[in-house]
Amino acid sequence: MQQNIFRKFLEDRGWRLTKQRNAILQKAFSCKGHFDPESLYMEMRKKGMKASRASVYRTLNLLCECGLVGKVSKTEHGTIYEHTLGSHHDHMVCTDCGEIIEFYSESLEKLQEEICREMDFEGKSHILEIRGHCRHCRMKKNVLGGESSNG
Amino acid sequence: MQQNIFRKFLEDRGWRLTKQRNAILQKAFSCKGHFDPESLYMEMRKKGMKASRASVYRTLNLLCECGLVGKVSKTEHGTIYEHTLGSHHDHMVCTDCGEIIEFYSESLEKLQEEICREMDFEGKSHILEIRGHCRHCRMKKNVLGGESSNG
DNA sequence: GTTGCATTGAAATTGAGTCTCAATCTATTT
DNA sequence: AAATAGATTGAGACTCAATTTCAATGCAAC
Ligand SMILES: [Mn+2]
Ligand SMILES: [Mn+2]
Ligand SMILES: [Zn+2]
Ligand SMILES: [Zn+2]
Repeated sequence: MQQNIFRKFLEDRGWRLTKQRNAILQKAFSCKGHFDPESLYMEMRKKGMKASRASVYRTLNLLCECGLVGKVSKTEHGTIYEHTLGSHHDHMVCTDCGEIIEFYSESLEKLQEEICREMDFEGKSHILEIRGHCRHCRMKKNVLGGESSNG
Repeated sequence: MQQNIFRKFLEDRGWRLTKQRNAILQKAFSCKGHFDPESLYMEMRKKGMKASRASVYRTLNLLCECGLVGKVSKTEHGTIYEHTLGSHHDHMVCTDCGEIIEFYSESLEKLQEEICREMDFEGKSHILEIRGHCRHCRMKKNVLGGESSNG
């Protein structure tokens, strides 16, 4: 349970799992996929869970440090997070519509481990973001562009 | 030659390769490895190459669009760039000392292409950042920590 | 209940990056 | 050569995510 992990992490530093920290933790883990600090904050206000913007940022940083939450990517509009209990995965980002597609490849993970061994680097985690165009946007472009039947 | 590529890119849009744009291009390509806009700007001032901060940012964006320059990663202190003539590669980042180690794996590239095919995603580029500890920092830690022979 | 930290939130601050806009440059047309 | 039109520039204003400040509060230990 993420609550105990977080509590342990805090207690190891002589800190406490406060009402606000717990609320932020719960909210973060209630998000289905990805989230950003600002909307987390706004949704918490709406539901009456009180925590300041500062506490949201502070707590998300703590959650990152203890590994319960990870940064997906930094966009022009801020950092995207996700909780990391459950399976690791990587991301494809459509540069047309912004859609984020998750994927996981065992071979890719294995290959990276092998590369780290070869390079004598102790890999702890990684962020892989493949940028390009999703099927949806490609089809839309074809319709608008009126593609011809030969290459 | 990067100058001609950039000129062509600009002319296709009815734009010009100005003194400032050229200076920024030259400066970017004179950097051995990675660089950030602010230090590029400061170094240009020191060497008497005049270009405003705004122009540096504007031009770096153009260079990204035409593919001569790429974003390596977004840190807390801004975006890191590198020029991309020469070979593509990925990065290992030591979270202890910040060292950035470059590597390239043909199998890794091929595997990603395959994954994109499977997912019906048109991959255009990717950013892979493996985070962990470099050999140097691991050795330093062992000396300081005085590791014992039993777990 | 007093001491000592940890914690909080409102507000101020920071800082990367963008935008504005008047002045300037440059190619093209008269 | 002068006029025109659009691109370009730079100083500084602006945006906005994120951090920091600091006085007030909470909480555990003594
Ligand atoms: Mn995800
Ligand atoms: Mn590099
Ligand atoms: Zn798309
Ligand atoms: Zn290191």
